[in-house]
Amino acid sequence: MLIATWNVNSIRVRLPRVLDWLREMVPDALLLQETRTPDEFFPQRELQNMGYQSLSHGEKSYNGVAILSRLPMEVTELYLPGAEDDKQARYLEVLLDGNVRIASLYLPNGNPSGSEKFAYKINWMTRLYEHARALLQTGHAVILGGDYNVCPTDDDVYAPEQWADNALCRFEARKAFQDILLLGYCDAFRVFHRTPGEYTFWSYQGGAWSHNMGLRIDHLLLSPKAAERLEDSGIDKRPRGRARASDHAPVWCRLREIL
DNA sequence: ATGCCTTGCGGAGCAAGA
Repeated sequence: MLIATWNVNSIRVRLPRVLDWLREMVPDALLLQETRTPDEFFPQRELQNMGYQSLSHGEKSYNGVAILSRLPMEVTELYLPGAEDDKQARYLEVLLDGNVRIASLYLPNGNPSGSEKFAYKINWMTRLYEHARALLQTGHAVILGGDYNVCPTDDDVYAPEQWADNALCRFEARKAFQDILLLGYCDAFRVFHRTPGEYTFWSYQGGAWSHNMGLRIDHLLLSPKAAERLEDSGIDKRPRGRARASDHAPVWCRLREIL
């Protein structure tokens, strides 16, 4: 079972790139972030023609998440639990093929550090921690994938000293990320790749891509039941080098089928 | 030292991203 996550930075602009990638990799499920499109304009039909059912939780202009799947899925959560008043489209969770809980999440950026936005980010991470803990009790394998807007360590940043005070690298954000790992979740990419300098995002500005000045902020976190089935993982950098690319690259993991 | 791109909105520049 191949599962991937990709911040596409507008699904309407990126649709040809997404269709290309579905053709190449044929993932069983693809988690999308920053679709930046209301549900009624989500390109459901084009994806259906490729054999993918899609569920979108979008909003106008900003945010927006979606899940594409070749396997049957049913919605389990449309919002991250823990705040009735938070209506930003940043979370969507499904039960995939009757046995895997999968969430597509777009964690708040939080810049500038110390601002109201930063407080919202940390609060969101606290809610994610609580929900991640609750999901462990469901008995399902759980995959929490998406744009976490967190560089877990300095190995995940091209210039750690420059980024030390950025909301993506601040202690409070890293601590909240580590707390989720301490529940028993694993960072699927780091199981197979230990070297620094592996990134999932490169700014459009200043030749960041050509100089590999990037950040590793897109992650697939696996519960123990999912992690015991983990066979391989990776970052597919090819789409970042193509015309009209997203500034993020897809991250994927492969799980053994249940025996 | 964020604003050297990109996108959305809306019909010119500004907000937001990370």
